[in-house]
Amino acid sequence: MLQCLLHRSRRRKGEDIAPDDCASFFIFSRDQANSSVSQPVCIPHNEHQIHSSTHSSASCLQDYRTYDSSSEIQDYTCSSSFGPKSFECPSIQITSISPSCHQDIGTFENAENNRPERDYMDRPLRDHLCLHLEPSFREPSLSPSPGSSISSRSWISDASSCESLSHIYDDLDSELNEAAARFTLGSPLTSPSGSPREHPVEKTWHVCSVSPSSRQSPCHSPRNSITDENWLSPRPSSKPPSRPTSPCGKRRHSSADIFYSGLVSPHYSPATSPGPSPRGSITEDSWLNASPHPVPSLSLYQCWQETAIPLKTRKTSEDHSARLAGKTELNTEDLACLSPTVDMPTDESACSQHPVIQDSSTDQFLSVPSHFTWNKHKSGHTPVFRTSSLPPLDWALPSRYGQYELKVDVQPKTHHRAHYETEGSRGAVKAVTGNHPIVKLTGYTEKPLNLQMFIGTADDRYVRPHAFYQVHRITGKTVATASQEIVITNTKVLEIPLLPENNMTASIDCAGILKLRNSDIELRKGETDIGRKNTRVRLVFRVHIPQTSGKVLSLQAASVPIECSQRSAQELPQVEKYSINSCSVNGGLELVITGSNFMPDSKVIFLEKGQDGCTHWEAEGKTVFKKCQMNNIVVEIPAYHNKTIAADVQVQFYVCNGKRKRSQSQRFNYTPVLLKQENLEDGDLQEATAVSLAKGRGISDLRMIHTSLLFQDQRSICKTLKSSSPPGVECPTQPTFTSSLKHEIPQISKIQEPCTSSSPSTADPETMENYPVSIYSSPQKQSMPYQCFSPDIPVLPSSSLTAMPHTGQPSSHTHDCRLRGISLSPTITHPRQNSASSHPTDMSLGIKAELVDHDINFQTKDLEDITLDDVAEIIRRDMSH
DNA sequence: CAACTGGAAATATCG
DNA sequence: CGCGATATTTCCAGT
Repeated sequence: MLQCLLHRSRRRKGEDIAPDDCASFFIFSRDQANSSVSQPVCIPHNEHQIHSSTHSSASCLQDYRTYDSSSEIQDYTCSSSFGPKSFECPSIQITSISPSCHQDIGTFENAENNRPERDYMDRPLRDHLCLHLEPSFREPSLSPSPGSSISSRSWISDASSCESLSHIYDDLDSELNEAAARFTLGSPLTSPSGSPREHPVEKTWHVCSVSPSSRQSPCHSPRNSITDENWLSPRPSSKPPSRPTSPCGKRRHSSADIFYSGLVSPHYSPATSPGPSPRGSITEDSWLNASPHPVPSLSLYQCWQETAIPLKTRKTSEDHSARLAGKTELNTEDLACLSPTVDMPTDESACSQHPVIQDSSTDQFLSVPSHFTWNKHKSGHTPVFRTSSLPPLDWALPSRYGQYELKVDVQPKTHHRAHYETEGSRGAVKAVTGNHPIVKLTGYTEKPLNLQMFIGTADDRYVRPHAFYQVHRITGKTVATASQEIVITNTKVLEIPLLPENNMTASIDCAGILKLRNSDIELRKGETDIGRKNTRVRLVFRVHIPQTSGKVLSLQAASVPIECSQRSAQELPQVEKYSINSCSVNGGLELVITGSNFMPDSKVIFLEKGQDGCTHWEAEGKTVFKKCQMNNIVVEIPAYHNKTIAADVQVQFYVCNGKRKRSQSQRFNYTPVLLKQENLEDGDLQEATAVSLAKGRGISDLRMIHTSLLFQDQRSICKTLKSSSPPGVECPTQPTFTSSLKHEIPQISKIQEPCTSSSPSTADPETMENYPVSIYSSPQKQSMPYQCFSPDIPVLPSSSLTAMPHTGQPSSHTHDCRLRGISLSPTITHPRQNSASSHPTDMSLGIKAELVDHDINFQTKDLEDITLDDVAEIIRRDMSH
């Protein structure tokens, strides 16, 4: 076994060892026993560096600070940048990193099976320092995780949400050009995955300085991986306990409930987050202030200890030692974090010149998006970025922009049991068809591109990297798709080539899902999400398309939610979609819920919660048993308790199989009956809408009109639809309200969606279709042609519930999916370059009506609107600013 | 034998 | 603090 020595250095001359000053070292060792092992050891280099990851994404790999490696990490480490051969000798490369310009690639997998990727790894190296690790550094036997699992413990830094500041940097022509090249793959043959070769990129290993004394290498085994606890009280280790000790400061279950309810999200929602959120700007300051500055003499680890301790950990720090006693093995291994970074040639020159905007100390333990970020950048952000600044993974991006569209043509199965690090791989995510998910980029066929994939959240908020799951690269004979792993701010990202010869389509047969232990992640500083019952994920895909301007267009598409826990998959009811998402306060309409694990005694509970998260009202929908089937439940919507509401009231409902076997809550609206009885004619309705819009009324007006739309005589709507759309013709890309309406309200066309839109998907007309999808997917409006939609839904007119072919046919799904009803969807008509300037007056709603299936018998359940709420939400947010 | 899988025991957390 | 119900992790055995 090779050993690497840790090394730390200061980047800045004469400066004290502020956390950010610490040089970052990536230590990797090669475990010969395992052939594919190198133990990455990473210590935060410096804050700048850490931040840099977010600063520049394109050229700069976002870094992750600690990386617990199981065998996988090493994989990439070795092979990707250097190739296995280059690793004959374990080495540590010390790299001075341009603070602002490194996107950190954590690891590249060395997979033996990815020959084509070899070239990919041939990246210019620089400033490498090879060091040996001590034999004890890694215990091969303790590495249960065969795959490329990364121990959760290594994911100490919560960098996932770091916001890139690079977008504010000045352009550098050379940078742009070079960076642009980086996003494409040169020759598919030689570098299917975006070879560095084509990219003027350097991959370097960063060695985080570590206190050599007593850190256990996370690499040892998942169980031994370093956690914040370890940091707090490193001690010589003996043997890891058979089971992880329980983490301190865990959130309570009740919190989880709230979280899931969607009313309160500990994350990304500073406005609603009651508690301190490390990711929120709120805590940043406090952290900064509270954290003692590391003494110059302190090792980086020490620095980390001093400053990077999660609040909750600190609060219960007393417990740590006790727990650690039995839990960790501490030897010479230090925090392992392998993070090869890809540097642009221009990085040093260009990036180093960039002012370091973020406070390094903040960065050290708070890779937390600022409030600003949350509100302005998280979602609906322009997909156009400077080449030097790819969007952070937690930025919501549209799936379509102009001629380009990234789409999940074949969705994965809604259940996939993730594997733990202590387990072997559980294989790649499969599609319903038995094959694998397929992703396609349309509108671009010029050069090979890299398709990035990571595991994202599937809650009711925008898609972001999932803290408790990571993508796991699957290799083997059954895998035909080349791929490689990188790590971007704590998130493993799989890069898969999109080749013109394949019609820019990729079959995702190389992606499994790794589950990280809740206790590990929850202790991570800045982490506010809870793991308990947070078992749904999505596959998130991104592609960065170089533009002639030198900038890059980034698109993102996410899959349907995937339930990853064994138990949940077997027991919990899961709502995939439902027929209608609103009803008058009188109730009475039938709601068809499609999903899985529905039982004969399943109930549908409607409830309303207040700001405080408390349930104010609850009612059970009356099940229409005769219409229920295995994959769907039909209930009669209960009347709302207050019949006199003046505006829509948002409630929730969930399917319940028992006391705690509930599906995730779904959104539902109760609407006033005011306009309902008026039974407006098409013209009236349109006129009303037009007038309202023309007068620039607020959301409430829009909502009222929307309501009226929803409840007007359905036949009228049907008529309207027919008049505006030829039979059987859908025009997803053609935003139209009604022909007459368009004439009457020309303003609509001028409307622009606020960049702060929380519904990035709004840029994707196709996502505005059909039934409301489960709540966790709706906000993003990812294209969701539900493949799993049961073909045998008798309750609805056959035409309205079209079984989705589950063939691997790209692009067939979405179009096969008939659009029903009317859909008002905000569309992004122009990319917003300056999100901050958004203002209600600037924005407009591209309102369209997608009409399909004119022959459908328009029953209430067939009508639906899932977008206006989003519009309202968007505007509300924007106005609140 | 390694990679998957399915099942379930062991251990944790919640109320 | 104990207990039952749940949820999470780890193990085991069969393909």
